[in-house]
Amino acid sequence: MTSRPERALQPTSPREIDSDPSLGTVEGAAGPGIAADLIAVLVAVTAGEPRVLTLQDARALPSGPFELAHRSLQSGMRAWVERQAHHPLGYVEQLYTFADRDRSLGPDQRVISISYLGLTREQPTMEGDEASWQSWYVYFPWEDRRLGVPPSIEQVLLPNLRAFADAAPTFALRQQRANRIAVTFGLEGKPWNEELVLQRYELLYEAGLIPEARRANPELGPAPVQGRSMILDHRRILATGIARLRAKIKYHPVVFELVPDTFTLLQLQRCVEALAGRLMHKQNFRRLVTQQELVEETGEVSQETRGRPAKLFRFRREVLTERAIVGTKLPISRS
Amino acid sequence: MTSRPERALQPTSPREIDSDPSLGTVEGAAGPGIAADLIAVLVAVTAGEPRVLTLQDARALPSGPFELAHRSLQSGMRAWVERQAHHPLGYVEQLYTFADRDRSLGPDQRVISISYLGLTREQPTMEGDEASWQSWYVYFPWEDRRLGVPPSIEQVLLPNLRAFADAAPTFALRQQRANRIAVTFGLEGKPWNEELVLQRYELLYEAGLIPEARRANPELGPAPVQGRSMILDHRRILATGIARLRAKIKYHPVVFELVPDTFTLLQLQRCVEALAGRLMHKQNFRRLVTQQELVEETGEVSQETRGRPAKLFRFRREVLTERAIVGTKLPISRS
DNA sequence: CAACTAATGCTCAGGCGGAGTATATCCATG
DNA sequence: CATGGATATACTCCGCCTGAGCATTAGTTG
Repeated sequence: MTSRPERALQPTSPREIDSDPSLGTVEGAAGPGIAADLIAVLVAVTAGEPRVLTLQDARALPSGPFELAHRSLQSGMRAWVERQAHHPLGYVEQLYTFADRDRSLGPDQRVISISYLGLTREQPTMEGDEASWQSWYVYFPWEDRRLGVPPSIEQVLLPNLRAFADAAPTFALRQQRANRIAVTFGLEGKPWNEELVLQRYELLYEAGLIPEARRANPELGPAPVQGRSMILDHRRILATGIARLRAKIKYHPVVFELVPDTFTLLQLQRCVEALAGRLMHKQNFRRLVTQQELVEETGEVSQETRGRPAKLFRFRREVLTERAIVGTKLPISRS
Repeated sequence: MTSRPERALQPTSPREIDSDPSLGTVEGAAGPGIAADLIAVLVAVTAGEPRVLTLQDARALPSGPFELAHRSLQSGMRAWVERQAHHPLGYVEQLYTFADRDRSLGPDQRVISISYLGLTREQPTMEGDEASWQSWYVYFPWEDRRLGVPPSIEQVLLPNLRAFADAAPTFALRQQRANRIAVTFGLEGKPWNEELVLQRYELLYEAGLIPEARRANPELGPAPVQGRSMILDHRRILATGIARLRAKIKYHPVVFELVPDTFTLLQLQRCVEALAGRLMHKQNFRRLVTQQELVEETGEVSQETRGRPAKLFRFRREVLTERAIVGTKLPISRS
């Protein structure tokens, strides 16, 4: 780490995290102990791009200390994120908790980080606000396949990854690495799996191809791979959030938290495509949405300029209660 | 809460949790602050029953403080659970983190609880050990449908739940509750969904039908619903673990962590059935397992007594690397 | 040997998902 | 006003997966 980043969701109470271990991390706390940090991956989809709320020149996720006053972790999260985003959170889900030693403030201080995924609609950030919304593909360019496979994958990523695989000391390890590359990046006839965001990030990390992995070894020089990095492990947390969201939209109707109250089916499709980083088959997408009875017509039509006007739909909130998630893969006997 | 439970995975360092807030919760810690607790849902399948490791007369899950010495949460977990279970953990997964105020030790003390799911094979517990393995259906009798719908559901659960629904003040709320009961318990033609373990528990909790919900109101008398309860919210955590595992086995080959190294397909099936609480179609189960190439023959046959001898199989560990999880539900276009 | 139990092999029908064709309805433009 | 471009919407087709059941094999037990 080079800078001394200040992380705070509430700009009124920033605190430094990688210096001066004697600084209290919880109000009123003194001496050694454990502090808890809440980190938010706040997602919106605007103009066909999936975007995340960032701070510190787009290099940090919003985060803030968990305080004794908070009723629960989730309510603490909701409270300060809603204040920050100037908008209620539609959906909040816990991502992961970690307390790795390299995040600690000192030998007798430890930070536990609890990360959350939140869905909302983008609100304009304030003038002079250090918060800004960024396309998440700024951080993971290789995850966007809507316009086809990005050229940088073949030109930059794969050569570097292959070199990493070939650099393994034993044949078995070389095989293993090559196979892992093929699986995570969908090579050798294997399908691309858009959910493997974290696995791809970790592979690039282990291969030393991204800046985060080179912080400990500055002599390695600049990382060869595109994509903006973030402080600490925030990009890793973002990867976790993207992966979770990409999995979630397949079996739970959370997309509707990200589109306006009324929308056309194409708008909805573009939103899903933005999240998944892949294009859908239009006719089948509508079939899926309609025959699952996820939406109902409003009776209005869109005022778009080109083409046949599209009907406007709204989400049928009832589906949230009238049935649970579907989907089983076990050959359960009904008799 | 009635007793003053001692929770500790390592019997050498128990600590009291609902009394004397001045007690330090982290070694070396003093004064107000935050402490972290690790709670384990440790699962094995023995003799066709899914079992969990418990302490304190089977009323608590193993738990212990997160210590500064631990490298990470997960490694802390692994270390002390393996010591407790006298067996390496095959698979560990984080479940959930919470810090609700009603778990706090006092106004200026807060406990963050991080729960984990671990899979292993049952080892005999030590003589005089307070640890014991219990069938998880002891705590959730309504979750076992292998022998058909348990009679207690129709005889006890549903009448009480219907009374709860009818007691709602408004018509809309009555409808909503009745619908929720139907969805979670698979009534009115809706299918039983074995993954809704937590939702069912929470419904029973809200309906005031289980002891945990009545602790605050002792005048309500004994809870009418079967199933052993646990201290604090341990039964809730167990429900979370069961739900997660029931979902996981459908798309990730974790069952193999719970069966011996070599097994017959029926043994494997019985293990899955134990977890899911439902019976499988035998032929289709084999088809699923074999055509996914999850197993390979050992060449041996089982020495069981009755019926045609069954071939023994072993898990093909390669599948973990040779392909990732499958399954998509988005109409992704391949062109 | 007959009966029983369990393993294993195979078929069949319905449904769903991927893909493509066809038609409808708007706008812009000549 | 006709036409072409663009988009929305409807429908069809086919292969695969899945639930379900029948049939056969290979052991043990009485």
